[in-house]
Amino acid sequence: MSKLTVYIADDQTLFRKGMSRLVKSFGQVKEVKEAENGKELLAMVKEQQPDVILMDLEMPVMDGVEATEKIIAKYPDVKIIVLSMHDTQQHIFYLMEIGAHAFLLKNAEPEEVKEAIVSVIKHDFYQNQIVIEALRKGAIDQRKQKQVRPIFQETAPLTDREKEVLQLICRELTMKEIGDKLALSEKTIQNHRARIMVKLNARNTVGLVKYAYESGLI
Amino acid sequence: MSKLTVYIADDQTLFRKGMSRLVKSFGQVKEVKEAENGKELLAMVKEQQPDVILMDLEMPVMDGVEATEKIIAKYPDVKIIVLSMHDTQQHIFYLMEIGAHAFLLKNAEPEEVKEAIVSVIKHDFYQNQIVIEALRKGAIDQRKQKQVRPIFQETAPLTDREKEVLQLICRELTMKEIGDKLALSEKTIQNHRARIMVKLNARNTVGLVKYAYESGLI
DNA sequence: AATTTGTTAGGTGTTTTTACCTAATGTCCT
DNA sequence: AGGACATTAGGTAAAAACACCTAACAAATT
Repeated sequence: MSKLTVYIADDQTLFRKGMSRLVKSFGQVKEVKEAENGKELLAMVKEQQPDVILMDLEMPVMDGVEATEKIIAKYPDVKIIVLSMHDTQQHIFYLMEIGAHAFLLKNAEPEEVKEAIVSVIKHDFYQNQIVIEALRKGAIDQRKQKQVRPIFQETAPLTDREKEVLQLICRELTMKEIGDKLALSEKTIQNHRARIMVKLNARNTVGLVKYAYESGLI
Repeated sequence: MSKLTVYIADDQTLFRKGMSRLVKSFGQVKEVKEAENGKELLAMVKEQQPDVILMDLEMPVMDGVEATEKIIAKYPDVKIIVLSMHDTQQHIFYLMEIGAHAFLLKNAEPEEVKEAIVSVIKHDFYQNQIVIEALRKGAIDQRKQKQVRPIFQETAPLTDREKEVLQLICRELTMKEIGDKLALSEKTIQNHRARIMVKLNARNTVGLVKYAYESGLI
């Protein structure tokens, strides 16, 4: 394996510099460059394509998800290792789907980063426990979606006002707070809520939030 | 100035290791040790007092605020440089009040960390723009209201039982129904629910369902 | 041996939701 | 002109959620 070029994208300077030193200490690495957001990274990749990118997700201007999508579309040979703080399975699954090559938590060991770099170059992918979990969960979710394809045609659609109220409910506001926000009586909001519940055949708040998610309202 | 001992407390392994390398590259530093939370740090300090601690705020088990308070009370000679992601002035002011010696953002330059270390050893304090701003703001706020001790402890993940209860909540069951289903008291379920709400920082049912969706629990 | 953590369960009281009513507007449609 | 519907608002009352406690017990950890 010839010596590698690695780019690091992260908004925290100290993390970036620290990672930079770590990566430079890996024998296989020839050059390391840094970007502090997705946009900057994209400009750098346009100039010169690295072998591997260590990509943070939380970044201003352009986040890691958007940057990953764009880079994979334009430069399919660049391997992307996503670094994240949290392991929300949904996100991991999404990133894997759009073609990220590895997924590491920020509290991984430096050794694991090294392994991941070697693996994405050699095998195009680095599989660890986090990824396996996410794929399993994702596969189950997909299967569920196919099975439980609900029919919404019968349910009366929500009116604009009702949608508005439902959205505010989904922001964890009480009826009173929503009334204040919309300059309406608390009673009116309660009334709207009751109608929504009937229309959606919901037993309680949970049913409302679930509908909002599944209908794409939030 | 004789050679210094520096401890680094941060829950993210990669950040910690990277910082460790950075700090070791500073000429004045002799020894660097790492802790992954406040509790571990406290144990290490008890064994041997360092000259300087680089302290992250967001940590599980014991956060940086609590650790700073305890260390300053017991070991007044140890200098503490707080590293944080966000520059919420109230928090900075609070930390300065309890005796932290410097406050840096995680997107500071490595050079600034070096300067801060030198300064806290020499002058007991490192003053930068962030601190000046916070002191100014804090002085104003103090007259308005009492200071509140900020909490940076990361939300503990849900236990198995809590996950189980949350999943049943997301099936639109009431606490009573969940109690019957699991052969437990309704009170116990209410108790679980309350704990979950605290952990997830939810105001009501909505917050629970949203977490369940976003974490892939449903 | 002592401490912490998870799980269980209860008490007490307030707030919010939920159910089931009535009823006054205004708009749109046929 | 009359009817259907959306929007507003109110009353009453029960059910559920939410807050803030105490406390016991087992398992794991220090």
